Amino acid sequence: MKEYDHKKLEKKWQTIWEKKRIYHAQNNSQKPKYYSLIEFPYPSGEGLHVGHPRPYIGMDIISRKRRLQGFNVLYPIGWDAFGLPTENYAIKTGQDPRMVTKENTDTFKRQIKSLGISFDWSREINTTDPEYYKWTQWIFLQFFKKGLAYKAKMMINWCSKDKIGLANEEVVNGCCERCGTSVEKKEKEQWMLAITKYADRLYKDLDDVNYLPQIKLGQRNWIGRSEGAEIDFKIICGSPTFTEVVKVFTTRVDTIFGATYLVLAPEHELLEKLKSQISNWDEASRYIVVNKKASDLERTVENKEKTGVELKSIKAINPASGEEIPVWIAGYVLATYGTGAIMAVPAHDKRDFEFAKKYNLPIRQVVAPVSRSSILGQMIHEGEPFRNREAVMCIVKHWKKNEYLCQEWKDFSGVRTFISGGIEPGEDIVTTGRREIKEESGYTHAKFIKQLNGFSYIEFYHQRKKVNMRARFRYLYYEFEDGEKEEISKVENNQHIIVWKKPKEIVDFLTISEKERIWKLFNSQEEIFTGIGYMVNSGKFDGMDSEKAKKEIIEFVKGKEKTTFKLRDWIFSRQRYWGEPIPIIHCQKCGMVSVPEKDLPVELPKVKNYQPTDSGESPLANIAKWVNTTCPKCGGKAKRETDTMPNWAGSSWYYLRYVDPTNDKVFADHKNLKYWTPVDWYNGGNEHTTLHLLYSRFWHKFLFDLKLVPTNEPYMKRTSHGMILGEGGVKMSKSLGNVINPDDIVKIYGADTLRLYEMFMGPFNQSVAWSTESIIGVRRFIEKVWRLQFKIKKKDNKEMKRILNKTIKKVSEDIEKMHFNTAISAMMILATEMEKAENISTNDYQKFLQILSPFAPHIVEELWNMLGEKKSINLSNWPEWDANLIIDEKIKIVVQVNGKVRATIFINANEGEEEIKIKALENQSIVKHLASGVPKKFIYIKNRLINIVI
RNA sequence: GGGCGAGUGGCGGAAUUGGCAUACGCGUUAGUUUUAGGAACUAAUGUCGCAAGACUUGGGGGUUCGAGUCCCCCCUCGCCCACCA
Repeated sequence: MKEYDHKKLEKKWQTIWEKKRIYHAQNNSQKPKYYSLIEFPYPSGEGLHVGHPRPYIGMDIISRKRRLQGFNVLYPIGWDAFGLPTENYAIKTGQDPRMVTKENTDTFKRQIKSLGISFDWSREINTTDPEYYKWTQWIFLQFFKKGLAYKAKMMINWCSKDKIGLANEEVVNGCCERCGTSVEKKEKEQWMLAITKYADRLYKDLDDVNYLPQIKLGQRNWIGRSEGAEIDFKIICGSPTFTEVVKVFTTRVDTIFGATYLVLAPEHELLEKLKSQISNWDEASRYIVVNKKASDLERTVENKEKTGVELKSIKAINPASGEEIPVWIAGYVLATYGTGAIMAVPAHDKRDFEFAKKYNLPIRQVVAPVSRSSILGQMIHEGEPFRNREAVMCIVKHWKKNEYLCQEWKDFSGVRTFISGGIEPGEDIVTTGRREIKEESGYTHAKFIKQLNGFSYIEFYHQRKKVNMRARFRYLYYEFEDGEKEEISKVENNQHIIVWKKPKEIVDFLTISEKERIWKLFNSQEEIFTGIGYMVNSGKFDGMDSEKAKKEIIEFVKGKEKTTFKLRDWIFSRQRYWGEPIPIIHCQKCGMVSVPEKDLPVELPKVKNYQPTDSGESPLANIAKWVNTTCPKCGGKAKRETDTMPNWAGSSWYYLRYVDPTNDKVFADHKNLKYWTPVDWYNGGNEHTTLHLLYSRFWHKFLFDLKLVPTNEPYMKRTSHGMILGEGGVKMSKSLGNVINPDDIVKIYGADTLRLYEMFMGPFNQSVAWSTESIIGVRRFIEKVWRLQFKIKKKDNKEMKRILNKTIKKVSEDIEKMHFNTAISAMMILATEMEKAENISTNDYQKFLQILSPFAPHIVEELWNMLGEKKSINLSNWPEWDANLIIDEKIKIVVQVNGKVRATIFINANEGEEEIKIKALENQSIVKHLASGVPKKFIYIKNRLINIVI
């Protein structure tokens, strides 16, 4: 009996696979193509830890399955090797980053190769290779030529420790993402990429790709598209000739009648022009200075109170109501979003509400909430018209006790309200309330105290009148003076009963959906309503649906529809050494000139010292020999750009280079691009699903517009994997000393065991804690599979065929959903069954090996070979399952009595419901449980259960 | 503060989407084997109970013949965003 020796066997097959080029993708194949992609790693100095291979193994399983399914598969890998950690290491040790990178990639490569992942290593790329970054530079120049790469002076986020400008997305809670130092503001010229030009397409084209929903959502939130309107507010002041206008962006034009003041961002450019008209300019300018100094961190501190200054002696005109409203400046309005100015609607916006409360500015409700069908328990009849009704709802206090009058309806059971009723023509609301109170409760001496602030609408179907009603309610407060009472009419008496409730009980008791808001209003805890509803206090728009009224209101105030984005242009320069030099030459005469294509790549020169300069320029600025050059246009003296590109650059297009990695004429041959792109399935980490994905979609769309790539989107499908955490669920890190090196696991248990374990430990898309203790389980499974070879006999085993086919189906489907853990569990069950069985047929065993092969390729190849197969199992096929063989002959049916399982019976596939019923009733255990009652109802769910209700 | 997601044995986790809760694996216990230890194999293993049986998916309510799964409220944890009008 041959022992399972993972060390010998894994090495042997890895060598053979490499020699036979089994995983090489063919550019000119008649087979359908499949392009599977993982995020190429950053080769850090720490080497691989067990978390790295998880996504590689996952996509390896997909890729191997596709090969067996007859696809020509491209599954490549490379190195995203530019970046800060290597540079910092170089600074510290005085080593050349090129050498550091070489050492690190060598280690990573050896480690990854030991896992038997079916990468096509002949297409390996490296972003730091001049032959690669030549094309990164070339693409940059295309952006430059189209005006999408430009230089702009701007306040940047500056990290004083790393001496580097940071993109907004690299600032986490006001601190540098890498080192945690608090971020400062610094003015600097920066290269920018105009990603905002593509914002709308980046947003809308998400409809056409198959990304996980949360990934799409992340992209959408980051782009932050919102549809609204731009509206002009006139500014008036003492001087009659003065005509200035403030543009305001809002998504809620429908609330414009409630705009009771206007706010400008402290940086708003109009302030310069208004300066002379503002009587308290001193105070205002002081506020502006203080606000400018405050870092982003200070401006966003939690619970920070909003501050602002009113600009005295000027006013704005609300274009809807014609009212004069005050103008303020306040830090809570951002200069960089929308127009840098807002119309404040404190009744319907939380921030405005807080501000208005603090500075005592008027609050006016203009949208009333609507609740449907809650009052009389009847669903409204869709599509039928509404009858409008004005109504009151009365909160009435007891004459002695601290209790309030409520009623419970008899004819619509379970409906509980305050006293309410419709206003008769000509009647004033106070009279209506008093009349309703008397009619419904009999009490006569109700004294009107006040009307609550606000309206709400209730829509319901009126059963007696057989019509949809829309009632607009006002809330009135009364107190009884005494308990004097009249007889109530029979009709009323039949409809409801009167109940007194204590304040604490009210909200629980009532069934109307606006109850909480009403009760808060009554207790004068003002509530703001930010939803949509029906308009009130809005002139001719009163009663309209606020969502539907938007268009008309924009017209009415002569505004225009406008879409804005949160997305900002991408700050593209870094003042560092270890990145792609930006291929631009600055000439005194000609300005900024592209490096001619023939001179690409602009290679990084060797330097003695990698330290950034104190002025914030990149270390490249110190190398006069490299910096000083001649202008390609006029031949005069010129200087090279010394900024380099960010990490994101090389990874924005790398998947295109795999298609044709050695081409020195173009970044990739168009024929190859046409065959291979788009990427069919891209899996990567959650941390890259917004930025990297967005940036690379942007580059791809740009290249598509230049007709350089054949598709509009780079990736058809995107999924993400969860992290592998250290034992105990904490992050694996060198400092915690809990890093597991895959080398050790491969040595002790073998690559197949490691692969299986990483896929078995938990759901692929969730983080899981590593547990070395648990690995033994999958190792036992593999050894079981090894032992099975000694049970092979010629004889067929019918029952085995059924289980096998079920497993093939399960594994096939689970792989597509990345449910690798349950696929493995199904194969474990199959292996146990096979071991229990008297014999296994060669054919069944081979099919098992085929479905196991993507998970544990080495052992399976060995067993396949031992069965006498001459060709690799990789060149065989993915087995189909036979649907007929999966059907059970005897079906187990659960018999329940009142929902509790009392017995199980077996039926044949062809038995009907009646026969099953009889069988169930004959069962001894069931007979016993039926003794206490008579069967009232039978519920039969096909092939599953029967429930007898007694 | 907002958005998204999660909460199931001692542990990692299953549950064809409303139909036998706890598959599979680890661990634990017993047995076989072994000089011993380990490994391997076999069996048992949610809780209470001698048992029949009862109870059990963070807590509370609801819908249903039937709820881990659907609805409402609350608690806890994780991730992302954070004054975006």
